[in-house]
Amino acid sequence: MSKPGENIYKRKDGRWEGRYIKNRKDDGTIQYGYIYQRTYNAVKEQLILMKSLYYHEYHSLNSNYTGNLQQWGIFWLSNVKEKVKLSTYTSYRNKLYQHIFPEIGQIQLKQVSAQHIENLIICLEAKLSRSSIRVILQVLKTCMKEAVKQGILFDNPCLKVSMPMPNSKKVRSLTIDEESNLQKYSRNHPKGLPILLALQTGLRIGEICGLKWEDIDFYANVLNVSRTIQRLPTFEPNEKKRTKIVEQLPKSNNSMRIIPISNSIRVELLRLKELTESQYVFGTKGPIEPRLITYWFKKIISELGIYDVCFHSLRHTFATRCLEKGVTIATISELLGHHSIKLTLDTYINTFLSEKREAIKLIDYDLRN
DNA sequence: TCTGCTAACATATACACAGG
DNA sequence: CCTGTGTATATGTTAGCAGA
Repeated sequence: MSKPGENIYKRKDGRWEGRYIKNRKDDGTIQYGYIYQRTYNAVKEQLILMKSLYYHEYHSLNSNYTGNLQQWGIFWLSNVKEKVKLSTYTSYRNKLYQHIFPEIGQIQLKQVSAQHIENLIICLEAKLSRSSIRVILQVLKTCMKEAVKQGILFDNPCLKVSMPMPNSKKVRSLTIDEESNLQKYSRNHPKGLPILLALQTGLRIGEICGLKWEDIDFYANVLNVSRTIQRLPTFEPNEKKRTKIVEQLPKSNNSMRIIPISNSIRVELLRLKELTESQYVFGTKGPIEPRLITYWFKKIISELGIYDVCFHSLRHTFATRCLEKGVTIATISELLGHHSIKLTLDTYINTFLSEKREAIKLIDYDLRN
């Protein structure tokens, strides 16, 4: 009955509660007004009334904004830049300039309607996957939410539009055979060490690139994950284009972690250390680019005849092997640097279980025949 | 007041094409 | 063989709702 964004809720006592924005404090936070009725529809009706009642008062604050969506979006971006990581900012910027501004950027901010957004979705569906469209809409939603907070808009039209459901496909793990082939091959390949490292530690590609010798403790045989490398487009629109290698803290605070290394990896690392002068484990002057690791990975993979895997699959493979060997989920989660085991379970373990289920089905079939 | 769950928010990796 | 650019999509964390 009640939909998200409506601010109508069923209460424990059986009544329906509706909220409307009565006022805003100086810092922009909302002060709600409340109404109660016996039925959902009664609340909905009265809510429209209350909203229109308070509309003028609080709109007079900022109703003089006359910019279009694009102008607002650019302003919002410049604010958001301070608050998020560079990779996030560039991703937001790309979505706005690439998909949102060309379609609806010229519409007056205050005129943007749910219908406009629905049209945008239809337009995007022709070229993008649903999960990408979701991300784009999310950015738009957040952007317009800020306009609401600042009192320019009364409500956020994005909330009236239902998001397309995601259709993401899962990354698969390597099978045991594939993995052992890859291990053997990588051991004898000059560019194979990052692959071995990923298989044995579950590190992300950016974390491998960021490794410095000072992060490895050869006495305790542990490795300290404390930075990541990415290449990001750092230019602003209309500026001269330039991408840059960016060194940052890992994906999240939880990603800062200490991981034990096996003896075979230790030996390989020590051997490499003798040969290089760089402070980075991989890469000659600065850190190696993630893409270069991918490049070699793809090459090796195709020589071995392994298909539909990407470098990140090694992380999945690591998790799967740990699970098969009886490592607890909590430990796996910690090694991967996850904040909670939920993600570990959803992203990495479920695929394993479904593979297992398939295997059992096969066995079952064999027995019956 | 607690808690499990999902959607929203945030940040990473993947992949394609061009060129030195 | 490696680097630049451009863009799509997967992974990871947190906020907040609904149910108890």
